Amino acid sequence: MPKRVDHEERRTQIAEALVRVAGRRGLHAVGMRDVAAEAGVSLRLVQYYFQTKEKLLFYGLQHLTDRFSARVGARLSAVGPDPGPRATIEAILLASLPTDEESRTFHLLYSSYSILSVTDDALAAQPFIDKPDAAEDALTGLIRQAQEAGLADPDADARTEAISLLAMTATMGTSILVGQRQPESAIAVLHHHLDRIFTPGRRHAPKGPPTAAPAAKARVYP
Amino acid sequence: MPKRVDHEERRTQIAEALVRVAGRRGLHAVGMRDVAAEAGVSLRLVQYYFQTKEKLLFYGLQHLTDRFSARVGARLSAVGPDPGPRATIEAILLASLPTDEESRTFHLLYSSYSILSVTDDALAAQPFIDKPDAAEDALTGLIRQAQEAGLADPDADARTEAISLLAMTATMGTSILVGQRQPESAIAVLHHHLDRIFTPGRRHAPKGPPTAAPAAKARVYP
DNA sequence: ATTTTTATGGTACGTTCGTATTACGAAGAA
DNA sequence: TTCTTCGTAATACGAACGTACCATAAAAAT
Repeated sequence: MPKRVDHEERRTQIAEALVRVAGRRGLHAVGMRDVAAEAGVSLRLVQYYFQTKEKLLFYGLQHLTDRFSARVGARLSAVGPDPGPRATIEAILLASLPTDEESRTFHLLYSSYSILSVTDDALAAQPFIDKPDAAEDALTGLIRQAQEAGLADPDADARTEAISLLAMTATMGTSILVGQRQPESAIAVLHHHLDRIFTPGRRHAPKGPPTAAPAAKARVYP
Repeated sequence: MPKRVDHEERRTQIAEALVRVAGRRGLHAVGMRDVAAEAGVSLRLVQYYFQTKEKLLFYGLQHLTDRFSARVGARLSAVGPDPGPRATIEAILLASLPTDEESRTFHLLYSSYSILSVTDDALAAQPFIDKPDAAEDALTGLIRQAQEAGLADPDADARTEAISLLAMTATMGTSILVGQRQPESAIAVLHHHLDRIFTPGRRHAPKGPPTAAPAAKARVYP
């Protein structure tokens, strides 16, 4: 037989073509022929490696989330070894904002899949619903950790704040996507809440004199 | 000629059929034939009143936002005459959560249109982007109003809080839609933030003793 | 060397979609 | 009345889509 090719590799190649063309024209507008052309293969090949369009879409979603997880991981290790809870959370949130081509594509397609899953049972059964739950748990743990270290307001409800941060990030990401908001504006809002949460409570009184209001960091809504 | 029918009325009837079928099967899945069947008219009629599918979709979006605005208005007058800023904001936010069939459909379709507008220029040009801006302005004004009346934290940044509340509501609405979160959970988070914002500041000292170190409302993380 | 797999190409089939065409009865206008 | 115009219907058309089918060269397996 010919070359004895690596199926998984080929599938990845095709899935990336799917992601590219879907990011450009919208998930609803991609056909198997588009994917084939983008990947530089014949339509038959796409059928060969994914028997059906549905399977292709599922695989594409999986690939998308995998890439995104890797990206967040890279951002995390980029902030230096053993970053504090706040830096970690900030890295996660900022990585989720559509600020460059890859994150823009991710945000667009993940949103598309989510909306699609509302009316598509097969997609809803796909295990990409637990990703948000995992993020929520992670942030909750980080906030609790900061509270125990005296770095965050001990009176804050960690889970509520985690939900809030993720929720704000998601919507503002969409706003950026549709051109309604600038990334800087979204970042300012997130910083505002991080500042609010990561303020040592009175019980753990840190060091500085409890005097005059320290200069407000940033925000400024244009 | 026959009956001399009201075109606007017919268009509304058809648009409502569109909204119903799109809410059931997803916006991407509706065809002109589906809309015609749902409205109980022939395909030709849908073509007659809307020449093209694009125009039908635009009209449907317009109708959707109009209905939603009316619904929010109804909720507002339902909370009694001259409600306070907080009650007003709460009514707006809670009306936006997909808790019944109508709000569920609205949330699903509005999200679908938004995502579509990212890759569809004609849809992006449609004036439904300013709706969120209007809501943001309204909430900002209400918070400022509450601050001046001594009902809200005077140190809070009204616009930032308005953006945050709307952003959280939107994402949590989607979470409810996909079955990831219960409405009660979303409402609890919103209440938490409303409680935080609508807390009379110390400057307007309501009643309690002016004791312990005033909470540094902010920033500069250590 | 022959036979069986495997990867790939080309193309045809059946369906569905948006749109266009044609037709016709009924109501105002002349 | 006659003519025009409006609302409604049925159906046809061309394109695009997902999928199925047939073919073939090349590497293993026998």
